[in-house]
Amino acid sequence: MKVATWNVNSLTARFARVEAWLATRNPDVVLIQETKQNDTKFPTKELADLGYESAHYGQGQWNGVAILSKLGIEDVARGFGDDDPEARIIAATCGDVRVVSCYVPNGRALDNPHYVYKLQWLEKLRDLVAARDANQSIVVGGDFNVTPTDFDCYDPSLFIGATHVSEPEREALRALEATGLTDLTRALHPDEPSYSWWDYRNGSFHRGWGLRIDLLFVDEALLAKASASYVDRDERKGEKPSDHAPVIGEFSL
DNA sequence: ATGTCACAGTCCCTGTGA
Repeated sequence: MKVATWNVNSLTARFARVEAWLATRNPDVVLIQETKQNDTKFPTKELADLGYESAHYGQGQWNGVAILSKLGIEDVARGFGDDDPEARIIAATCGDVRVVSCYVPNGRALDNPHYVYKLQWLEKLRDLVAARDANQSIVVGGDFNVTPTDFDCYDPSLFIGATHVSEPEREALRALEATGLTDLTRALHPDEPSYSWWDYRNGSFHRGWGLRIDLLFVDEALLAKASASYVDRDERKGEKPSDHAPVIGEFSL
């Protein structure tokens, strides 16, 4: 089973690339973030033509998350079931695995109300994951907008006092892991930076100025079956790329 | 360290968010 997570930064603007990528990489399950579409605009039929069932939770101009699957898609849950107006989380069961696609709030700045929203959002995610069916494997993936450690940041000295590196954010990721999950990329590649995002500005990609903020957390059963994890850096190159590259995990089920 | 991109509306430029 091949599972990918990809913040596409507008599925409208990116669909030609997404289609080509699906045909080339042929993932079984894809967690998408930032579709920036409402549900009527989401390309359900075009994805079906490529062999994918899909579920989308959109809100229009901003946010929007989806799950694509060749293994079936059941028991879809959109949002946390509270009054959060932002479309940032969708879950579904694909084959025998529970799959959660997350677009964690950016936070903007440590003194911004959006940072408080980010930490509260991560707490709700932890609670949702902690309440899962322990007999079912789970993948919790997406754009977390947090670097787990300084090693996941190209130059921590430039991020002092900024979001994406603060201790409360990192503690929130550790609390998520404490429910029994492991950061797949870091488990398989402890010594490779494996950045997944590069700012569009400053030629950041070519200078290697990246962050690892797109993560796949898996339970112990899936970790034991994990055979590969990699970043598809080619998707950050060429015409009209997203600022994020897909992160892929492979499992021998 | 801000050299970009995408969005919506005020529409062929500007403010906002990332």
